[in-house]
Amino acid sequence: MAKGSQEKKRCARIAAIFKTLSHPQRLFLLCCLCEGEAAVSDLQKVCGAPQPVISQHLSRMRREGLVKARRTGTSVRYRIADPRIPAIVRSMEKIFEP
Amino acid sequence: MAKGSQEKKRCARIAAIFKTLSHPQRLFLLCCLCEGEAAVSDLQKVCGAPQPVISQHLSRMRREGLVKARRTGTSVRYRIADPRIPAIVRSMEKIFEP
DNA sequence: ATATAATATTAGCATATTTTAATGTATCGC
DNA sequence: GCGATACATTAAAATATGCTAATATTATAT
Repeated sequence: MAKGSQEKKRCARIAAIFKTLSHPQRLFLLCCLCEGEAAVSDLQKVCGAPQPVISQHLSRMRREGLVKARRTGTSVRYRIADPRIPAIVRSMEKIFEP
Repeated sequence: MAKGSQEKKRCARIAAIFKTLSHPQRLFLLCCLCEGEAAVSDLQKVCGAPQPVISQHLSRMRREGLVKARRTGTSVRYRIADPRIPAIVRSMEKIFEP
């Protein structure tokens, strides 16, 4: 395999995750989950977007391994998939604060 | 101002930067620069993309404050804008390695 | 079994991003 | 100045993303 190809693959993988983080509403949802587990309806209230949009965002973040979900009766509660995620967002804020 | 609005603005700002990081080639270029300053022609060699594409990517990363540039004669050398950036990429790799 | 509440999925349209190709600018050596 | 090298910009075509609206699923309660 060509030199640097391995590195390019890693970048493609990470870039895909950055892309998932690159939507303001999606990142806001993730930040909400950084403060604890929440149901879709809770997120809908603070986010203020239509329910299908929230579901689509959450679904995508789950596919990418950023969040996890579990059912509780009729509602579904989401949470951060890895405890190291909040620190990354905070680091970004520190570096790029206005 | 409405509650959470401040937080939403921060998310929008950071999301814009994540978007800039969300392109495989762009992230690869940034990773190359993590190992030291490089001219556009150097990056073109390792990246293998057409020159205008490289320039567009670098231009965008410069606008977003991710990299800086300086002329050296007829060539332009780029470098990482903040020393904390490499650590973020490495953290992401650790969390999301296959 | 039916109704209701909560969440998920899908398709189609609108918009944004990426790529390609052509052209423009700046610096150096002659 | 002229040519050559290195890089930047632009416009238009191709592609990907996000939103809306409608519909489907899942679980609970009566």
